[in-house]
Amino acid sequence: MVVVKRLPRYYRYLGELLKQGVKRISSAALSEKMGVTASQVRQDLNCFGGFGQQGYGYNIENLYAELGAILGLNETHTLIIIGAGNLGHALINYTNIEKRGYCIIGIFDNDENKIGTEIRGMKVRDAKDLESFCMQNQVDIAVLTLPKTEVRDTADRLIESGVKGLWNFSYVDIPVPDDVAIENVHLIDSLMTLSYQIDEIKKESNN
Amino acid sequence: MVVVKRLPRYYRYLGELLKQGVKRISSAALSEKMGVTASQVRQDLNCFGGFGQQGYGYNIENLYAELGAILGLNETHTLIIIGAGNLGHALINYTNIEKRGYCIIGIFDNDENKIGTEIRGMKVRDAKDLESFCMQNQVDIAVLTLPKTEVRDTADRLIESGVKGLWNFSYVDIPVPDDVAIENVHLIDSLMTLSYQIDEIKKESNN
DNA sequence: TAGGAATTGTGAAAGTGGTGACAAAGTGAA
DNA sequence: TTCACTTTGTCACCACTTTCACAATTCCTA
Repeated sequence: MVVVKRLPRYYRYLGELLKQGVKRISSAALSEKMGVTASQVRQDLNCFGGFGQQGYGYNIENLYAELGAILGLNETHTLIIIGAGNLGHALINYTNIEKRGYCIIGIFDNDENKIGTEIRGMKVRDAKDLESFCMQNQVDIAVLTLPKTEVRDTADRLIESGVKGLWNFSYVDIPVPDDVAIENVHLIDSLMTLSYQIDEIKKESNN
Repeated sequence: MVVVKRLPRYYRYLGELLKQGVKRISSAALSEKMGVTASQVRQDLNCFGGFGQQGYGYNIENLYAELGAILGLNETHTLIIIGAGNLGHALINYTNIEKRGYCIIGIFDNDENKIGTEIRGMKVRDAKDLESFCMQNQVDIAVLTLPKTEVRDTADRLIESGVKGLWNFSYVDIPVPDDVAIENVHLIDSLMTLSYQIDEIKKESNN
């Protein structure tokens, strides 16, 4: 469903309003802030329940909590990061992840030189121990920031060990069974889309 | 257009086939590899021209080149990175960017301790010099990996200086004029979508 | 308390995207 | 050269998304 992709953005804007002490907002006002139509705001929110009140609008605190619940931010999700390279490092230090209630509980690599070193107080573990770690700890999400040659294999091992979601930063597509969720972050794809857009704009202005 | 978002993926698969020495492929074979319908492959490719040949399929080398051209990979695009934090570091070391013909020509930060240090042989410049740098060099894309408090301001300065595209990794929406392209990489949004999916799957299996 | 103003939820219309089916065209083995 | 086979490009249909329009409801001032 397309709506789901938009929820985090609503959530973010509502969080900001809340911080500013705003108590209520109408679909029209919110839509203007976010650059979408009021109609879309109402319909999107209505997919998950009638959070608004006619003649009044939406109570921000309430709506924020509701969206948080829908996005599963009430329960803590545990993460492990596979691949302690640059990107892995960056994610570990990206504090927003923890602010939203996610909890990084392990970092793995198969490089002898990295195993045992500490990143932000966490020891890098040997990738060989993935399975045993997953048995002993409830792992919800595995973050894949490792070279593409190793991704398929590692993903299989993780799924086998009961991980329920893959956040894939490597540049391959990973086939997963129906009961495992996956989100791909293909940075290069995003960059190519950007350069396509730039060229389009350039062409238009030449006409 | 939705198709554009799919082009990089076609491009990637064709690149792999090319490497394997495959000369031609039918829409049916490609669609099976990629997990989409053959109909979609044909329609997508046909948006940009009739690259196929009836009874034969698509010549991979040719199609690869065509898609590359559409995505603007023939011309080199220059990038500068604003924000030499963890994420900036990770991107600078992410070699795929250069492999696709993008060229990182500058790194900026406003932290005294970072200015002057080297990352992969490149000196970190003072963010104060953004404007003068953009005047002296053709900068196509600015990569924003800096704290959100500074993003709006910096984006304005960059646009003013003639940068044509923003690749935004910070967690704010940036308003841009029509002649400037923008791609947002909101990592947390992606993570939230993932945890939503996980919860959905869990709910289903409980029924 | 009454009534005009505000604002939602919703059903229908318009717009976009995806799929199936097939004529038209080209391939390649005999 | 012929002809059965392959495969594209395309059009019509179906599904999904977005927008529009308005009745129904609630707010809030006087």
